[in-house]
Order: sequence, then C-alpha cells, then structure tokens
Amino acid sequence: MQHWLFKSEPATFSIDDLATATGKSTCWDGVRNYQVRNFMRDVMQPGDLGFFYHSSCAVPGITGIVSITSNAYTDNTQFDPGHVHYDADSKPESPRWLMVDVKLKRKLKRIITLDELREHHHRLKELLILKRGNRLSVTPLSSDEWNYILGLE
DNA sequence: GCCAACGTTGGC
DNA sequence: GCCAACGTTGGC
Repeated sequence: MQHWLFKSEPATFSIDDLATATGKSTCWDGVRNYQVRNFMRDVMQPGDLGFFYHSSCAVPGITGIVSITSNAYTDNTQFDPGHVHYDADSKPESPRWLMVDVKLKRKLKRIITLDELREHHHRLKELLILKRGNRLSVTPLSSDEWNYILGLE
C-alpha cells in the first residue's frame, strides 16, 4: 500500500467540505499535471491512504486522512468548455486527464502545521512538501514518513 | 532540441 | 501583493 499527500486550498475545497460528504466518495478532479496524472494512473490503488493538506491559507498543514476508493478514470471536466479545467487539446477518444475518488477517513485531532513539519526536518528531510519549489498537488511519501507524522498528532 | 517567455503555485 | 520556483509553450 502506498501513502500520499493531497494538497487543497481550503478556500476552494477544505477538510470540512470533505467531511460534509461523510461516508461518500468525492472525485479529485482538476489534476492537470502529467507527473500527478501518472502517479494516479500507474501507482495509486484503491485502499491507499493519503494526508489531506491545506495550502495557500493562514495555517498551512495536514488536517485529515483520506482513503482512495477508486482506480484512475477519465476526468470529464477536461471536455467542458465552460469549466475552469477545460483542456481544448484533450480528445474524448484519448482523454489526457484522469482522477480518482477519495473519502474522508477522519479529521486529525489537530492540524499538524507546515511549521511543525519543518521542525522535524531531520526526520522528514525527504518529504516533498517541504522541498523548496515543490508544486505537485499530489505527492507520495514513505511508510516511515507517514507513521512518523501520525505520531506527531 | 534549445531556451526564453509566460502562467501558476504557494509561502510569506 | 510579492516573488521564487517550476512546468509548459512556442519560435527558431
């Protein structure tokens, strides 16, 4: 089983939006980055777990745990000219962009902030979210990193 | 295939 | 709002 970190801007979609759909899956649409698409297509599997991370906000950090509930499948927003994630170059016969479904497993008891993760740099120095300039909206992390971060809760 | 320009991300 | 970092685009 793989572990992941999903970034989301809470002003657009927050942990509480995810919590509203308790028991139901939410499709993670809008990925328009090839590396992230390939993660979803080639590596991610139903049953994998992910941290839910708030970015571009007052207190960036990890706020919850999600489980992946589907394989990668076509993200139809790419074909919708009125959608912000419309991609005119993607053809229905060979869709360029995929998405997966995720479901909230639980909110963390408290937010594990970006500042706090940085304080544990010695143990988490390979964590992609901490690396300068990292912009991927979904990143993998090791089981060791996962367990260590959960231990901070 | 190179690389400058551009758009986006995200912490601050 | 600023700006550094990075992916993508497009001219050559």
